[in-house]
Amino acid sequence: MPDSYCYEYPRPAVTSDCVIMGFDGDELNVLLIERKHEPFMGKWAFPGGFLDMNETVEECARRELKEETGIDNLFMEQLHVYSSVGRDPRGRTVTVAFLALATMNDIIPVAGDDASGARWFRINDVPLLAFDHDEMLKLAVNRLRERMQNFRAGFEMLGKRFTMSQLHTLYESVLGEKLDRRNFSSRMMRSGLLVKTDEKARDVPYRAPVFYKLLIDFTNSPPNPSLIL
Amino acid sequence: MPDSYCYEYPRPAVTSDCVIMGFDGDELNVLLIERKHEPFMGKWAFPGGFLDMNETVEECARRELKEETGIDNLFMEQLHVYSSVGRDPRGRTVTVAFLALATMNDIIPVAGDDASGARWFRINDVPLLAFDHDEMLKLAVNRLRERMQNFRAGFEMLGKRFTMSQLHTLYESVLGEKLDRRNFSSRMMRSGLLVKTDEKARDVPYRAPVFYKLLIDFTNSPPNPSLIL
DNA sequence: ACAAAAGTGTTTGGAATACACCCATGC
DNA sequence: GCATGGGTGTATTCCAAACACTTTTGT
Repeated sequence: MPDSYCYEYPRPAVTSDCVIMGFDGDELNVLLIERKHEPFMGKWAFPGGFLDMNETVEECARRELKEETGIDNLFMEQLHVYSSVGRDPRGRTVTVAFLALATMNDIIPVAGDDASGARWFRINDVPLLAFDHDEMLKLAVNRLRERMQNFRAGFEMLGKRFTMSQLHTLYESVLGEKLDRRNFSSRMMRSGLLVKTDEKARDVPYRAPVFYKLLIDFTNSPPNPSLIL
Repeated sequence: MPDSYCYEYPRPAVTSDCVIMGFDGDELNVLLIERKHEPFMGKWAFPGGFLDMNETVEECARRELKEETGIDNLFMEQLHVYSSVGRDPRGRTVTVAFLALATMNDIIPVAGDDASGARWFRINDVPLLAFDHDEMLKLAVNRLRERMQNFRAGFEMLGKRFTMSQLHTLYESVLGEKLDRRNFSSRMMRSGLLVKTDEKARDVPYRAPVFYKLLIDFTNSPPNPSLIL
């Protein structure tokens, strides 16, 4: 037989999957790929793949992410481990799901070898997904909300520079509630994570908003998980 | 060769490890086992073991927990996945670490087959641990503190009934700061998670404190991780 | 001048903090 | 009756929520 890696006890396959979230200025979006092969051929799913023997699950997630989006530096954190016995029809698979935040404009979804398509979906337009990815998506959105409830997350979905109202719209959209514009702004500034730049938007048909930027850059997630904000 | 489970691609071994925390009325404690075999023979480590093919990582953690403590219902949540390439000298191993909270008195540490000892350590007396378990411990304590900062966790380390000052001592000990007794009490009650029982402590050489209990029981963790408080 | 969104400040209510006195029990 | 810890209430501070007017820019 062609199988060549043998062990005394059976072992599950290990994969890393990425829930990549973005914001189109209006709604939360998520990057999905269309599966080219069975199982779940034709279904949409989160990008992900098998762990190589010389990489951590984080490195695996980043590698897959790079392959599917062309980008290699994104905010990323462990979301949850999925290990139900029957979750992959091909056999026992343990999946470490990651939550990644991306600037949609920076990303050109590319369909890798295993995919017949790759694109952003508005969160409300996401079809039934392959495997247990529906559950993953729910958890990812919940986790993102949790993080954003402290007003200390989500910036990664905007560009390096952003206006206060872009940030405001993002928060209202993700948290699903109206937030007073003035209180939002002062609270954000009080957090100390943002600074005003001296640049303003141009060619807007009204008063030009100033750009803000993050004081610290989280595009590379903290190496030590205990350092997550 | 004796190896009998063969795969087309190499696979890491998968384990679940448990950081079991308890409270002795004075200090945070953690349950460790002493390794009977190499690697790290004689070193202390968290209980854990290899994933069976018919169980989830949660079930695996609960199984190990049962074997090492005799208990089978504890609050438990996923802590972090450790997957550094060289973290286990025996070969590539991916470990899902869990955080579990236990009532110390309910638990009799038992040294399983692989262990030459099992006992509680005060958090400040923990020796250098095997593998990357030192890092795991740090993260576990941080996570516990995070949870307790909302005054919505840690009850599982006391019994089914507990007095307000037991809870108070627990919080001061874990958070490492003085908390005003009166403010603590009213805040706890405001949380709505506790109720006074009509029972009082007996045989105390001073005014008998009343017992409180959790309104909801979290000894079995929520099946859906999104339901964690 | 007006439309459209940006920018900013003050008032107010509620929660957290600081703080002090009375109560029950065993000795 | 006193020592020990348990139980509770109030004044104050501070943060967050509610809220409205002025500014800039393009047409």
